[in-house]
Amino acid sequence: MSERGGRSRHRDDATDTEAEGKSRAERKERTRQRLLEVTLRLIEDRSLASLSLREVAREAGIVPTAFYRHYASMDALGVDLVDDAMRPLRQMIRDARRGRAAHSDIIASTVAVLARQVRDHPDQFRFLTRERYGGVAGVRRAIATELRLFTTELTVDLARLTAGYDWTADDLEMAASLMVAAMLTTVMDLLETDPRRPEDADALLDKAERQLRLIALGMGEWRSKP
Amino acid sequence: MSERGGRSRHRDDATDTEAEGKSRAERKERTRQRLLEVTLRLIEDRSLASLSLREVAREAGIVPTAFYRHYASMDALGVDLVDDAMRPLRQMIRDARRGRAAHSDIIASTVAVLARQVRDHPDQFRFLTRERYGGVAGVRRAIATELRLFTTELTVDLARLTAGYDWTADDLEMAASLMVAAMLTTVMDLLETDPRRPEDADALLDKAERQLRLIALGMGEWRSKP
DNA sequence: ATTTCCGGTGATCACCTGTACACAGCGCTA
DNA sequence: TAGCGCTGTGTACAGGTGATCACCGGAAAT
Repeated sequence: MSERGGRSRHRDDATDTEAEGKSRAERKERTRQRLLEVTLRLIEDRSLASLSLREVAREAGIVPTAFYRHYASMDALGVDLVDDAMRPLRQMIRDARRGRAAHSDIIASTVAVLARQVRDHPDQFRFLTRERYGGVAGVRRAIATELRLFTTELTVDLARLTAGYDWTADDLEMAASLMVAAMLTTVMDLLETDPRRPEDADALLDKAERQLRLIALGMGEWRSKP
Repeated sequence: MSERGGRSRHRDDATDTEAEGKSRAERKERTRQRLLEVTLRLIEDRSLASLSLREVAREAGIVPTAFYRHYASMDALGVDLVDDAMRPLRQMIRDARRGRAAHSDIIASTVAVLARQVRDHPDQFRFLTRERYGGVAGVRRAIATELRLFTTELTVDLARLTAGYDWTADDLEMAASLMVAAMLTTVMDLLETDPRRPEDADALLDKAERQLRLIALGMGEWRSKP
């Protein structure tokens, strides 16, 4: 282990090739991003709770004390991490549904979008699923809130699709959350597949699609009792 | 905080009223149980990873070194905890289904059994759901294995119920795992309800029942494509 | 041009961690 | 009855932890 930054003021990274960051605000934002990124990388196979402030600071190339210039604690960083991960995802899924609302197969396209997102940012999803129930209270609450937003959006979509079949709001929410549960389980299972065996992931995605279709089929027969 | 067992050889508990445990094997088993029980209590609102060997030993009334007489590490204890929690549960659910196989409402009785089990042993379920994805690799694998057993049993049940409708084995598994996913989500949500508001729990259970019925409804319309 | 601000430094605090070691005392077995 | 085995003890060590401190130096504000 070489001493990192023992004497030099800044990290000498490959990224420091030219632009060292001009304004102070930019610099700060840069290290903040570095903290988030490093944290995400470090918890690839551990929980956030088992990660120490010092470890994150060390890996980000700053001294432990400097961490406090950005977050009051690791928990605060965790909360920040939650919406950094959720915001782009929600946007994506929303686009996938809106963009093809008229299109034939909403189910297939939604599953596809989610699959790509999981494949491209596995560490973010790992973080979310891992801390969803296992994390500290603050992080857990942040994730729960985001997921509720998610379910709500889906409920609205379903309301549009079932217009005229007098579904109860409660039943709509029931169906929506079943779908979300199925997708979340798929995500968690996806993350545990061996990346060298893409056929496993494909099988999971196929299963997810069939599950959503099964639910849709059930919805066709469902009658809300008021 | 009073010093626990500073001088006395054994803990002076209410349980030590008479039977102090006779054989040596019994004694050992007793402290082992105490370790498990204490661990379960301590992780009520933290992850297993954030729990230290010393803390568990301290709370169990033994010195840190003595811990090693029972487990090589906290992880090993975690794995032990998994099947201590799963074994009785699996038995219960199996009974609930077998016992009433002919009975009208399998769904209602299964949900009821699960609800009671969760209410009676919340800490075990908290442990399972929390470590299912958040825990160490060993514990995670142990839980995954147990859940797969669970899904397999349900698949067999479904096969019996759908006999004559030529369901693919794959589709049966798909439906079974959707049901399991729904139930697991319910369990996790149940654990986060405020115990002082039992109506919230009731609402969740009602939702779970409707979700299972929705799936059953879908299964009635489903046709496997071979 | 001077002062203020602020992200980062390095030393230090008291504490907690896992594990190693030698040893004690009881129960089981030879 | 003698003695080995095994659970539990007490002490110790080397290292990691979160938090606080006074301080530095360059960018920003005046």
